[in-house]
Amino acid sequence: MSDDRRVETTETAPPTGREAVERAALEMFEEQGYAGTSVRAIAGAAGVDPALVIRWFGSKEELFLRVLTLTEKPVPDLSGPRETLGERLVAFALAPGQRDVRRDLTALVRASDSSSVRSRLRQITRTLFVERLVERLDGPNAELRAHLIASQLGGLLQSWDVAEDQNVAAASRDRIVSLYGAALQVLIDPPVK
Amino acid sequence: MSDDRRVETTETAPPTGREAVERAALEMFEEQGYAGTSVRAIAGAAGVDPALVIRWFGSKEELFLRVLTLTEKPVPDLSGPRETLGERLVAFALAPGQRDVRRDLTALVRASDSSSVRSRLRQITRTLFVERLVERLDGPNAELRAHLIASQLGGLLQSWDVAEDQNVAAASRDRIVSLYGAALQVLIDPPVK
DNA sequence: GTCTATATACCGATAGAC
DNA sequence: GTCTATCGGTATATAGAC
Repeated sequence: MSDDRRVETTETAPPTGREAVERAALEMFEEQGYAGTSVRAIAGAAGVDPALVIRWFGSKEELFLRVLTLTEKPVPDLSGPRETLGERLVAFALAPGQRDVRRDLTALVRASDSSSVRSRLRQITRTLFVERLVERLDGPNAELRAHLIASQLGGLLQSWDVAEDQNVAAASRDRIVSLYGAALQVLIDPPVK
Repeated sequence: MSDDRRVETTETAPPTGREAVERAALEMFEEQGYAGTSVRAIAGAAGVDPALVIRWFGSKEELFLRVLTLTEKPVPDLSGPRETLGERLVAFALAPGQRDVRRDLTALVRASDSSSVRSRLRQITRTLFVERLVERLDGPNAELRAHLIASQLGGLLQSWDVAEDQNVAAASRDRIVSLYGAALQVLIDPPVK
């Protein structure tokens, strides 16, 4: 009575208890943030008892960290000509298809009062971005430059999110890709001095 | 019975009721963030009744917004040679003396689940930085470039804060000033293309 | 073992007495 | 104006039913 109940959990299956909680939690954390989402609301959306959520996942924060890993989200493609990598990174970050990634990062940043969340942010930046990017950088201080490029992208995402269709977001995406891409490119290319 | 009670509220005076609440609130919001600070704790530190805090300021969020305006904090000096403005902006942002400003901005970003807080962040960026910087920028898209420079600085501050003496923060400040300053400079100088 | 129901302790905010 | 008492909400932990 255990083995063959779920054949393939790719999609469309009515989620079982724990999985229903994880899906509801991810959606609500993305939508309303950590503080704005209660364990009761998650449990209600998943159709389980609130106490079970704590029972299964330990705490609200553990559930948050379990669900916001970004591991199943796409990562930027770092291959291709290095001369235009800056522009392509900006275009990737602002692409409509990456909205979920942006919302996840926003939720993590806004919950970063917790040191566990800050640690998770460092881990995501390092493993999903810096470690891959540093392989493509020549010249001195490659790792520091990769971290600073990550900082640039993080700042852009934050402004994009705070702007809410004003100022920055009102400008055409193409202009931002061109301008901000050039600023990234300075740290991609080996320093001249 | 009203006019001459407080002669000068510059400094050192034992803060009266409302002012004691504002000072305690600012310090605790900077230190522990919005969610980590309770109205009860603020009232306790200020020596007043918790209910009075709500009575005087309306709500916890209104008190937060009233206190986190950055209006009394120093602003970056935008005068001087424009060729080195990028480096000077980075040096200003990371200067030990600007720690309070960084903490205020961090507290605002982490509370930006609220649209009122996002609006305050936009206002601060615009009036304290973009409007002043745009006067020093030549070439097309000056306002957009100023906003993007603000994004770069915001991203650096966020990384600096999340890093916590690891990675980015471990590198020497001078190297960051040089590298990241050059990236800012690309948006300060008029675009070549 | 798995889940239900309940208990504790805190929060922001309010009503109403003084 | 000030403060006591309290309301409805939260997260978390536990006792006990199945």
